[in-house]
Amino acid sequence: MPRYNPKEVEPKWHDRWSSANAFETRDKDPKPKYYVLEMFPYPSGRIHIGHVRNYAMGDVIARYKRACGYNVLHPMGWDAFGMPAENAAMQTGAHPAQWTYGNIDIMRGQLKQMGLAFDWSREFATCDPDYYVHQQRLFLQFWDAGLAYRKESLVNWDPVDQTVLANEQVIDGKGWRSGAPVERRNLSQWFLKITDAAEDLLAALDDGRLSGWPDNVRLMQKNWIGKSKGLQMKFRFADGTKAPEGFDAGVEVFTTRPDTLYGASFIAISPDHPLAATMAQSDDKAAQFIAECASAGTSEEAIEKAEKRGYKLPLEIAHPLDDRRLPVYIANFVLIGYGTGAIFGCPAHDQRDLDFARKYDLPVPPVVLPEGAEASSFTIGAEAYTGPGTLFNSDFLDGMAIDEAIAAAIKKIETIGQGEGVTQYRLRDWGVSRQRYWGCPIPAIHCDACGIVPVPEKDLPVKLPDEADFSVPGNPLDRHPTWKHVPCPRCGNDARRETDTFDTFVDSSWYFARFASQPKDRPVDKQTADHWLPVDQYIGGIEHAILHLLYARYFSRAMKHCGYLSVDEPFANLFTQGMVVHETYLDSDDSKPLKERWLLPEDVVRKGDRIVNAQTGKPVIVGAIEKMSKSKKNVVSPEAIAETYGADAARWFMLSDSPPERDVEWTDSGVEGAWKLINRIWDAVSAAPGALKNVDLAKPGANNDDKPLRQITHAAIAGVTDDIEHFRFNKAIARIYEFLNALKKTNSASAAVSDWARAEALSALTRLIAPFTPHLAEECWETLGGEGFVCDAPWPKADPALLAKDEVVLGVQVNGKRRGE
RNA sequence: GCCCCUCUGGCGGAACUGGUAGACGCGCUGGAUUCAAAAUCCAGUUCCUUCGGGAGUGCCGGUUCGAUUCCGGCGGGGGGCACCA
Repeated sequence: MPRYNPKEVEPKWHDRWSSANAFETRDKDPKPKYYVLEMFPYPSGRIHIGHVRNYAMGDVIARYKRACGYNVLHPMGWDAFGMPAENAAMQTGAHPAQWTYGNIDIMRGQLKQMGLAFDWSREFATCDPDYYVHQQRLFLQFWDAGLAYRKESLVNWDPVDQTVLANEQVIDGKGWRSGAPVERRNLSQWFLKITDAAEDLLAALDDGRLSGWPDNVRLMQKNWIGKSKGLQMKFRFADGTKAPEGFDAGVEVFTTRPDTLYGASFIAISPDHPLAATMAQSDDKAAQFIAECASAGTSEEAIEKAEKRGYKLPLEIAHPLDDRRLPVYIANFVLIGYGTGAIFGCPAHDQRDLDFARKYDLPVPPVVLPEGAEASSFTIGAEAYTGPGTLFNSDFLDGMAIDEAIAAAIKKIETIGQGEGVTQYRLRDWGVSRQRYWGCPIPAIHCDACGIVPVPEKDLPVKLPDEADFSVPGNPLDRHPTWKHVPCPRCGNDARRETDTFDTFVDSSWYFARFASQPKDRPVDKQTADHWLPVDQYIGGIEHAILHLLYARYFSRAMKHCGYLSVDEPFANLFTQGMVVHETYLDSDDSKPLKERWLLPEDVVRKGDRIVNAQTGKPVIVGAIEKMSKSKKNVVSPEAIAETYGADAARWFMLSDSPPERDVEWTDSGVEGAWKLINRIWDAVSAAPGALKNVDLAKPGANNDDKPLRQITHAAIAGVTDDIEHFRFNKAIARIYEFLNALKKTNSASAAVSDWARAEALSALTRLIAPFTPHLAEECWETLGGEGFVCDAPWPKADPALLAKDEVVLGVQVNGKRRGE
């Protein structure tokens, strides 16, 4: 029997699918819609095995839903703006566009080789002017609607990539791409008002709108948005203290523990607080202290080790509820980015405040008494008391529990007109300006006379200049000789273009809508976009739990606000798949620097128990099993796999064994197992050519001896269906193995099985494997004599009558122990 | 520090709402085929065992007729947030 030959079979079906436009989706179709989307790739050069896993999952869903009678939209495109293209330009001189589109061509070919059922007619790259012109339109609309604004503020500056980063893009105080410690700079930047949507973004996490999302992603977003309720109040300067200019009203403070107001012993403001700057103008020591704080690291360790430090200002604040006078400090542990950038210190019940108070010898009056403690003897030692208890030493709050006291304190402060109960969010507005060339230009013009003027609609798109100088760091748009010089659209005088481009996360915040509908003259056709949205199944990596997934949620709301869409939640169901990991190999020759010692999997060979360098024969150190990365060389190329075993084997293995949400370790024996299965299926099918032609499965044709095989067949159908529906691809695959094993046994053991039942089994098997190994399935379908493409064949249906088991084996338990069989 | 997830053979992992622990795959062992190997096929494979059985799902305890599953505590691994007032 000839072995299955994917090298011939796979291209054959690619051609046939392509010439039949098998996967092109029409908007108007009487069937119910189903939109399945995988996070589109950045065209970095080549497809890696993680992409294969991601797209194989989406493809299973797409092909399965199609077989179930849905009109499936399954598009693909390119998240094509970004730093790597510019870095390549700096290193090799190739223009970012050339580099990017070249990569896209390669990767498109690789994806096609995988046999993924994409509707390629909707493909676009976010760097296409045809795409980003609409992004500029959207931005102008947002601006008009007050959702976008420009302001000077303290931002995260990445000194390596020479650009600003959003808060979400700073990980452990380092740039998410460059890994460089982020500096803080005061710059004028564009922002999108994501904070306006904070409450709704938060509410939707719990009110059922995102019931199709994993709990952990919802939780991460909830923590990121970080809602807390508290009291925002003014602390006025005490008699005898002259309020600095502009601060007549005092210092505004936010607290979640207004119950501890009587425990206040000092006021502390952030080094970045405006009052600190004002005081520093006439106080060199204050200025010096602020400068020291600014230069301190923001890394995890730096913060952990940083000692609480303060600088005492010559100011005094009056306690609002009693006659105490509180000192005012600039303190290094107070953040400008949260609340009001100023706090009242309550050392008895906050560890940081306590550390600070001990250092500067400030009073530590306790106001919350733990249950069982004596008011007369309760004191605070080295640890603040943050637990439950009853208020004391607190006038009208005495005797209340904490919650009760919080409410009472807020009410009191509101009554005396010095503050109000407020809700605070950790979430900051989304800074979208990037000082880079390879991004979507922000359509604004700076005019000395008119201020910041939007680019008129008729002048869109603002296209990137083709020529740019990448030989030195910095923003090539800003130093371009002519590009930024334009007349002001309002007064006609000389003006300057905005030279910042959008954060690339803006590009990926609405691409799913553009896939659904791409009219020439506007971002989307509302009716068509509404038809397709929300995405029914979105699949991607957990690393986007906060970044992309939060931005896209906001963008949908903004687009809805401006009348482009009707949905606020773009992704009805989300699945976050695990990574593909692989062993790392380190050459034992330690004379070379570490980063040159990593070896590719293909450069090592197993010799018995040992692993050695294939070239030198020297032993190799087997390192940790990690996410595949170029730097550690623990990568395998999907092309090489497809070359050896075919795309189907790669797809099958990526989905077998490990649950899809978990990491999967790439092993050569795993792919070989997949290859073995493909041949076993092919053997079973090719032994029965024309099996579907000889019988009519639409009419009953089974005899009494067929029942065992039919029960196995229908159990497989029911099981695989249920497993796919629940994203349990590993189990679906296990069931297909069981089915095949049972089928083979039947073939050899019982000649009594009718052709009809055998055809039924083979037909079901072929259709069940079709979402996983589509080329093999088509080849089988053709061999069996099935009609048309198997990708157009309906999903098999399990007959409930055949699912009931005739016999049940009962375990006998005596006193909870199993006895007998 | 706070929050979340996770822990099952040599390995990846099954076990729906508590009811025969280890499906399926990998690996390994034995056999068939072969001049030989690869490939393929068949059988076995949680551990211990005096072959009667016994033990077993990170550890300790609890609830239950019965716990991988539920509860409490401890430990290992992973993740998110983090001087957030």
